[in-house]
Amino acid sequence: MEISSQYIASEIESKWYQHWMDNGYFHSEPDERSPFSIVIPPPNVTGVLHMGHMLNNTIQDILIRRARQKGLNACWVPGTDHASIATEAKVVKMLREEGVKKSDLTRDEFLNHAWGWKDKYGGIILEQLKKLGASCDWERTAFTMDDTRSEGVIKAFVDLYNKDVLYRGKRMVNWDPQAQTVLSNEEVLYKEVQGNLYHIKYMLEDGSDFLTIATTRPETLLGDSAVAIHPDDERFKHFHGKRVIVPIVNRSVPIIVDDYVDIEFGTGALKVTPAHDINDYDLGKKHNLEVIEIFNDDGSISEAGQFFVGEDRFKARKLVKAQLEEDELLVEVEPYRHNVGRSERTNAVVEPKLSLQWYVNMKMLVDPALEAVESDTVEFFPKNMKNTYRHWMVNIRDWCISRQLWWGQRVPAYYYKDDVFVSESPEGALTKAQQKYPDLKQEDLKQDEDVLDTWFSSWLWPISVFDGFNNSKDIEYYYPTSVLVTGWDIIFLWVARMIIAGYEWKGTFPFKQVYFTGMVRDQKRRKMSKSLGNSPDALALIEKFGADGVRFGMLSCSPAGGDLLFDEKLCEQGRNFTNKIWNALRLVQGWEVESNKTQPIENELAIDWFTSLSNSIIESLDKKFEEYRLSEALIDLYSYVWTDFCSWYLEMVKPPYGEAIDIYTKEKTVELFRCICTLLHPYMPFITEEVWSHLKNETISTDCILSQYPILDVVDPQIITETDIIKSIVSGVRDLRNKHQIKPKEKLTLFGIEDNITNELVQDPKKKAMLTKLSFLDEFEIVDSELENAVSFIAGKSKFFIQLKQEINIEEALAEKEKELKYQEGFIIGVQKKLANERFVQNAPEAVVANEKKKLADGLSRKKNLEQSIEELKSRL
RNA sequence: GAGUCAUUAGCUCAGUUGGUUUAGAGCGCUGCCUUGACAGGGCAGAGGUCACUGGUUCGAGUCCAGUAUGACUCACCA
Repeated sequence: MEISSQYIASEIESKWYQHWMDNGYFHSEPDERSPFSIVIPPPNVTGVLHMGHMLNNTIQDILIRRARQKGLNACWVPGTDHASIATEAKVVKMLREEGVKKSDLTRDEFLNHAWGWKDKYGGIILEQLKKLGASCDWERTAFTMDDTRSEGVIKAFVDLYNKDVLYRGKRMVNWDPQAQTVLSNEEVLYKEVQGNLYHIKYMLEDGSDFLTIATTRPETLLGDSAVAIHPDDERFKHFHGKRVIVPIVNRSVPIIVDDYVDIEFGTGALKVTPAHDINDYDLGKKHNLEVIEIFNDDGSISEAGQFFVGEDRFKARKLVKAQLEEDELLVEVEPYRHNVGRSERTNAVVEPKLSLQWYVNMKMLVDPALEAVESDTVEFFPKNMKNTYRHWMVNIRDWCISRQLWWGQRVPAYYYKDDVFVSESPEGALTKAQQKYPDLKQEDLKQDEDVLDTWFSSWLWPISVFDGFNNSKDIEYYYPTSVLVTGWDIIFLWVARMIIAGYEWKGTFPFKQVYFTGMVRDQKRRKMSKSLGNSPDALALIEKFGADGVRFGMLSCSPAGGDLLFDEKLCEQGRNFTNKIWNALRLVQGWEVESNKTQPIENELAIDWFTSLSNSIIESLDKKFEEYRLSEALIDLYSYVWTDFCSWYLEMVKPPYGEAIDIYTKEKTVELFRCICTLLHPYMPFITEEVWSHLKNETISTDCILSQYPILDVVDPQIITETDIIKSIVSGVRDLRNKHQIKPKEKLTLFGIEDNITNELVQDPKKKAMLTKLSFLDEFEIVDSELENAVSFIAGKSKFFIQLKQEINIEEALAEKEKELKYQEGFIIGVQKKLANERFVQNAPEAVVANEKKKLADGLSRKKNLEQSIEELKSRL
């Protein structure tokens, strides 16, 4: 045999990817066809391919490849985002390892290093996507910080500022002391941890008594400016209007009363640190309290803290505790579970901090975006994500978009004294400024030091990748895009904001549909993550099972929105599937054609049956794709190819060993096989392209990737049902062979008790020939009653049997028949009950009633057949 | 605290406006099969009172209510 009996994916996959690239199949330009466009959710430029990416991008590739085969102008735009915090952290770390401190560099010098890093490592993930088979239009690769995208970001900022949607304000923010930047609420992840509740004595100013407060963060007492109690708390009534001394710093602060305090919690008394807690900040504002900022930007104690200056906050906590013990003010340390927020990017514990930042007034923008989803103008799959979306949109908060970093688009705001001038360029800002201060020079204006949040770039992505802020030809053609494929975990961070931006700048939605993928989890249902180390190496998987195998594995078990419990076994199943297809090819290719051989009649039936079946598969695939039931569609294809094509069809038409095949069957089989390749190509592009290349002939000029998706032809349900009957008889014969140790290839005679089905079988030469071939019979005969020493089975409603040379175990056979009889009797009773119900017969649709009648008739026929068998067996006891 | 979703075979899941031979698939399991496309294989088989309790209906895995268990999201948490 020339070709290997095992399919080796690695040898074949790179060959075809190169071939597709060389032919420019992935590239799209606007033309007269209808567009089908997808923008990739841009992975972090720092990222490497993980399971989530594989799932997400496989799905996009499936949709794009299918659209391409359907004759649409398919365009899948790839790219990466600049991930300001993550990238800056990586670059800072790299520099530190080289002995360079960020603080020793100018902004420009630092950015040079960062771009250098990006050029060197930033394309890794895109290269990995190619291994997966992603048919992205690489000529369109975009980056959120390249010139076109940056221009859009700046334009959007200026536009919003001019519309009064932006403002700058001092607010309590989530501060990442490691990255030394602000984070938006969405970038903070809360996790319950075991901490302590410290009970601390605060002495009254006159020393006569004390209040005990409870806190999880004793170190913040350095910044306390009050103690709060509930106005109705009887225990503390005598403290109203008094003052206490804050331990360690010995500051006298008021006891305030406020019903914010929960009497039940802790000791009922609360220390108030307005600079370092969001609720305390509100209390402070309400009661006019002093705001003492005791932390530096890196989380160490500032001069204002007076004690432990320069110590890190966690070290300070220990030091404060020790001091309190020494001062005998620590009453108790109670173990306590509570939530602690950490930075999504650096994992540092987030510090609430007062800070001046830029905000987007989201309430001014949300209305059209909320309406679009409510009305299904933008459709969500699965639908219930609408609820989540609505909840967030209705309760939307302002979006903090400035970040204290260098890697990103610098805020285009220019300051002179207390004035701010916002413009796309420094010159523009100067012109504006000069209207107020005519003598102002460029160097008098100072640009904002901060950059914009990466999501402020990403939310423009569907517009900016098509250069949409310049009314390009591309945006006219490709926008709105067809579908967005992403994880539900970024519905707020990204999806919602893109819809908002779409309406704001393009007057319409950015994508017609959103398909939310599930989360990839491990066998223990844990989310796959780097820190847990439970994520398999994506490229190693591709190495092991082939990209097609991995794509199959990811997709075969991933309903929209549902979790996917990843198991390598699924990829193995995928690889085995490629092997099965490969061997089907070997079989078909190995058939010698004898051009003057006539076609066996059963092959005509086989071809008609499989053609009709193929059409019904095409129909159901279309429907499943419409509903984004991609996993189900794949399972259907799997059993269509493996069971229907390989196990049944090929066995039906296969010539006996050593014999040649007729030309008509061979050509038709090759044609059907090519159709399989086309249908399966979106899921498993490499094997199908390879097989297609072997099945090609002079009349076929295209590659599988561009092969036209088959158009639905008429389905003949009758031929499918009738073939199913033959198949069930064949299985029945095989079962009898199994049970009675008759060799699969020992010829035998099959008898059928006369009825309309068996008569049909014996009279229709095609059916009879097919049954004879598949069951390995030498004859099929009709009789009117069972013969001596026979074993039987029932298929459909009819009874079949074979005669045995050897004696059978009658008791065993009897037990089996009786069990089956019992089942049938139960079945009949159920149907009879239904039919006996007058209201059913009157109310149910005619077809349903008719079907019940047929069920009953078939059931009764089976029962009769079984009873006869039992009687016959008993007579032999 | 508010909300969303789930509960079907040993495991992972389908089951599409309530009716399609008293529930399907894959994996796993059991038995048999090896010169023949494929052991990364073939054939066959066993395995489920559809979480529980009520209700609506001629008819419920499917619709409604309640209960239990689990998962997730948002908010709060000194």
